[in-house]
Amino acid sequence: MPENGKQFKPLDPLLHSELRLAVMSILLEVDNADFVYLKAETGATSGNLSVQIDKLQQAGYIEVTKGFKGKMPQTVCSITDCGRDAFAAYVDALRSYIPGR
Amino acid sequence: MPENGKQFKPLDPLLHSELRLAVMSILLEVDNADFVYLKAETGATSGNLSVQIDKLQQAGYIEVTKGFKGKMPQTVCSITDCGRDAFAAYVDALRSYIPGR
DNA sequence: TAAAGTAGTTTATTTTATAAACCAAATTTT
DNA sequence: AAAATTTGGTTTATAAAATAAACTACTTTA
Repeated sequence: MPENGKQFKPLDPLLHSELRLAVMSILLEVDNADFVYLKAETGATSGNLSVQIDKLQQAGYIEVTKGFKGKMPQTVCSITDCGRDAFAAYVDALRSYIPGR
Repeated sequence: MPENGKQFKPLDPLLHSELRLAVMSILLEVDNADFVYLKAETGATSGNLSVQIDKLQQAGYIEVTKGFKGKMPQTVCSITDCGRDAFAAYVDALRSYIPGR
């Protein structure tokens, strides 16, 4: 959407996704969360979650640390400052689509 | 996303689209709008707009009337009650993703 | 009357989202 | 102690969406 009447701000496609939005929403509130927790809270399948975490990481919106919890592998995610900013911008952009706000 | 911790409401995929959202946003405010106006306000290409208008109509969210303005074809759109409700529900669902709201 | 513009639609291409299948290691069952 | 199951994921395949490009039909302008 290149040129419009300026009333609509573009929506960051990286955040305009149900699952990625849910992941970001959680990470905004919890300091950090592991794969298992994110999966339970979002109800996503492992495959979908894995892919979307990758995209958020590649965008620099979250930080991902792979390690072990006891003997089991553990993927821990946390939001970055960049991610926080992007989320705020996304919410602000969303507002431009909602009359009376 | 079938089963989650209940914190996230599902986002109507028909509205969770930048262009469809923009079209709905306009139609919420103007009583009716034609293709040319919607195209100018959204900055969308004709093809994209045509397709998205179709989807909104098929969902019953908007009403589309094809006629003529002078000798030129004219496609006029207006929102339906169903569309109004769906938009409100979408906005409400969105809130569940935004901490502190 | 030829060229250019208007108002779209249709079709093709690219991108996304999602699911299904798989893998390695750990744990539990028999 | 095997065998089966579970855990915590990744990779690959498929379905759906968004977008752009090409086209149609008609009108206006030069």
